[in-house]
Amino acid sequence: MNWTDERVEKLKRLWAEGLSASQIAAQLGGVSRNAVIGKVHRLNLPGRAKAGGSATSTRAVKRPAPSARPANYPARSVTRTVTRTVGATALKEEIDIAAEEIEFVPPSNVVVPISRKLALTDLTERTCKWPMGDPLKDDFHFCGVDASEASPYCGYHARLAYQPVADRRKAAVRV
DNA sequence: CCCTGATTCGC
DNA sequence: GCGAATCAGG
Repeated sequence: MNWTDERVEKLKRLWAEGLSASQIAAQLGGVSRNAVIGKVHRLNLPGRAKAGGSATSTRAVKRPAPSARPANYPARSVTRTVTRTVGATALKEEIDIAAEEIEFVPPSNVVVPISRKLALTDLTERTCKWPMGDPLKDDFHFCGVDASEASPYCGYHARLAYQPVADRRKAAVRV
């Protein structure tokens, strides 16, 4: 696999976001974590402050903005540090995701029309960041439906999030 | 033993 | 330029 401009840009973005080299390699595909690190060096990108990082990749979920945060935003999900075992090998990661999508049975998604099931690392500026499921469980994911540039959520979740409590009383807000 | 990034060096 | 091998560390 060669380093196209797109792949290089993605590498830069993910590295800037603080993803580990192995995670970036998994997302790019076709490259090892060594290749990623090597490329980072050649690009003269700023390395990590200290080598070795933390064994378990613990990353806090980024909230939109304090002012834009909806009153009923599932605080439990976003406040807690999500400690997934995704630090694993690229292969492991793929298997994990595959099994997840095959076996996943919507427990309470009856109200939610559609949702891609994205892992934290798959979120971009344009994907709905509505958390679904228990952050401590393996099936935790994000809605991931394409969101407008203005909102951190897709149309459906934006309504749930920003609607006054009285108005959304009817909707079963079970995430 | 799992992981992390850093460096080297043959290709 | 590339990245596997290796190193150094948590």
